[in-house]
Amino acid sequence: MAAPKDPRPCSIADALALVGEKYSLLVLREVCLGNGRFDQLVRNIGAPRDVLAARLRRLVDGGILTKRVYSERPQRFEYRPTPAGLELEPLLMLLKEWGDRHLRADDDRPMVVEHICGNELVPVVTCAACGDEVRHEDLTAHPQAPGWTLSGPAAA
Amino acid sequence: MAAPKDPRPCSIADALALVGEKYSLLVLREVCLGNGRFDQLVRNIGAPRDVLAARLRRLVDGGILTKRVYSERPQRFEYRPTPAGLELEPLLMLLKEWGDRHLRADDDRPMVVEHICGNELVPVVTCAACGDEVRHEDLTAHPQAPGWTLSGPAAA
DNA sequence: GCCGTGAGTTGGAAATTCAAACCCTCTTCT
DNA sequence: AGAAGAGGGTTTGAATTTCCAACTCACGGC
Repeated sequence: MAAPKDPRPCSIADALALVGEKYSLLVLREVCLGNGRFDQLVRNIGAPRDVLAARLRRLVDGGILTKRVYSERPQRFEYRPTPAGLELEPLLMLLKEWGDRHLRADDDRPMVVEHICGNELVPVVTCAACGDEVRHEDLTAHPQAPGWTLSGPAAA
Repeated sequence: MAAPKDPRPCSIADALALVGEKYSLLVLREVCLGNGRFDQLVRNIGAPRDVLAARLRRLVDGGILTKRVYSERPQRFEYRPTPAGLELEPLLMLLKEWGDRHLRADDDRPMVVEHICGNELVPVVTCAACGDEVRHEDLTAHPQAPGWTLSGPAAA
């Protein structure tokens, strides 16, 4: 199909199509914290029950969450992150840290996360190859597929 | 008001309220690539023009983007990331890498990003204090505000 | 029996999204 | 001069989604 006027092929867009809908990442937050039951999710996230049900279905068959029975008779379920889901947790930590820094007063942090090293977690994105912190100026994008147009070294 | 049945106070939720709407992070992707003009954004993202206009307004007054004039007569504008916006770019890189890994075939990568160190960028989230990669098992959450309930060391 | 809990589903009103068309201000082509 | 873009949106109306409250179904406890 890929007709003219097709948006770019892009893994960021693909990832967002799966986890970028309203509430999806909050579901993941809760599930990573161990709060994987339907009513907990409703309460903690504040999402309408029907929307939440739809998100859970989507996340389960997107391979982010699994639904497991924690009680037969009465049958009760719990959602848990898959390995792929857990791999998104650092991204949540980053979002949290960004939010703490830009959207809140210094003394108003609803949650603090501790790293196993004993310090408060301050997540930083680094380059796996050289270990340096990743910063915008140090990146160069190389499109590999059609559909991409970069504004070359344009105006400063 | 914080009545009963209020969702948690949370920086992740706050951050998502600002950049978590549909298309917002794609706008940031484009703007970080230097494609900051309205029509470029429409084409590259594939968003309806009115929705895009709304997102741009929101991102501008959320302090993520600035709108600047790149030509008087005819008056033309361009959107660019603010420092706060640029700080979200590593997060986009992470999303991209996650998407490449989980949502695509190995040989189908629409874009590759090169780090200044000369290698392909593989972003990793590390702890600023100890430098180790951040993994779920190494984290402990400490709620600081009311509204939080953690399922203690619950069922394995 | 009657109430409560967990995990959803249903129904209808309200808010958003989508797509295409339209508008305005220039600039360029002929 | 007149016609035809380009760029940056706004308008309009229909198609989707969201929201919210109420309802269901299956137990378990009192």
